[in-house]
Amino acid sequence: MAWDTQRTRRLILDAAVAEFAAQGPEAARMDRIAAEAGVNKERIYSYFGNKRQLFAIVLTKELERLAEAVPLDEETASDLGEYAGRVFDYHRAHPHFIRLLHWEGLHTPAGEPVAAQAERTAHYADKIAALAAAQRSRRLNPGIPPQDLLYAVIALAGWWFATPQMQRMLMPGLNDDPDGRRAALVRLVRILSRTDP
Amino acid sequence: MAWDTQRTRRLILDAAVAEFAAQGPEAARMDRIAAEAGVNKERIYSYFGNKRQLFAIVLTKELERLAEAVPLDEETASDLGEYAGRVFDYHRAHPHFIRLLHWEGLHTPAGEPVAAQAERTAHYADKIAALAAAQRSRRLNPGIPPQDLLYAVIALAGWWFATPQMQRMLMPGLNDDPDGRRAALVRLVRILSRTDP
DNA sequence: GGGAATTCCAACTACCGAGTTGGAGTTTGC
DNA sequence: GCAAACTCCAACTCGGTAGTTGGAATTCCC
Repeated sequence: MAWDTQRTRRLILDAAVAEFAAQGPEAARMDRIAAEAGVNKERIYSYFGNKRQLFAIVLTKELERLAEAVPLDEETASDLGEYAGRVFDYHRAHPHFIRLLHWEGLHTPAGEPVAAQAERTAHYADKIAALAAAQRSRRLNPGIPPQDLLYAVIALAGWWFATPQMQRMLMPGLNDDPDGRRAALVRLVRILSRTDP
Repeated sequence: MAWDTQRTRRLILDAAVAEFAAQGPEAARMDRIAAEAGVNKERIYSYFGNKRQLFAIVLTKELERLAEAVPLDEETASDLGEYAGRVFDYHRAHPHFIRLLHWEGLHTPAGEPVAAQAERTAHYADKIAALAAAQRSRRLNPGIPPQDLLYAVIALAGWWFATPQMQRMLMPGLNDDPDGRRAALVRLVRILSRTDP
């Protein structure tokens, strides 16, 4: 039978995303990734180097996916609440990403460079530019610097996923109500971004 | 010389807070904690049980400290922006806490109970009640459910500390400007909480 | 002062996990 | 068809780490 090395690579990466997101880069086990992917552990090392490198590759891939899935242009920027809702939806459908982002944040010492830093900086710059454009055409509250608006969207859309244990403590009545949380998020961001205060 | 077991316990806990916050519960090393505290490793096990238990104790202690340091009553609730600023100040002065909270969030499987859950739930309930009271007396925007307001404050005040690597990418121009970030936070929360929109 | 209880610690064990190796099977190019 | 190059894998090494132990030093209490 013919080799299918691309498939092997993909199997490893898929398993690695799940393992790293679930366990973090320290507690993740290369043996588990190999077993989950159904390949030999040595394949991981020959294809992707060591554990750190694999984590960086996994993170970069997930960043690309997010960037594709939730674009922000002047049009979408004019309803920022709904945009935040879509970011929330993405996290809900792909909970791996934001966990990886937080693992990175917690494990990266201050000042240390991170994976794909230049691309990510450019990516945020694009979003900020889109927000600024929407502000100039008065479809978005111009009273808040666009960086701060983007920060608010990212933080408000993401916090629940990073600290899920807070849900039960902060909202003890309802046990897990993602639709309600999404609606609240959209409302909050709409208040921040409405043009006429 | 007389034994001073209380001092030993405190030394261990202080070292453990620093080590767990910096490295996370997986990468934290009991040997490092012992060395940093200047005591024998065995002391940790006899006083605090195993690594997991020590982490839970550390987290609970830090939660108590935060609760004391940043109380929220009807009075402070009426300037919620400034309250958010003070939460930010606390994180800046004690960066350990929010890192521990995120380590907990990432390492706790969904539905699993967490340390001091009942106390924390009650604590949040108090804060929500204070916000609701300020809303009734019209010193705070009553158009947003108090849980959502509290969520927004926590998320907006905390996000930078959980993902510090994003600072350079989201705000590439200025290299580390905590005062500016604090001011932006206060502004965002004021917009959310102003009574007359 | 002496015996029980407690505190301390150097050295140890047992295990686990990242990374390696040597060789067997498979494909490709000619 | 054959050799070079590549792909696969079971089994291994080796360093590190959570947790333990046995005993020495110290304190307490009568």
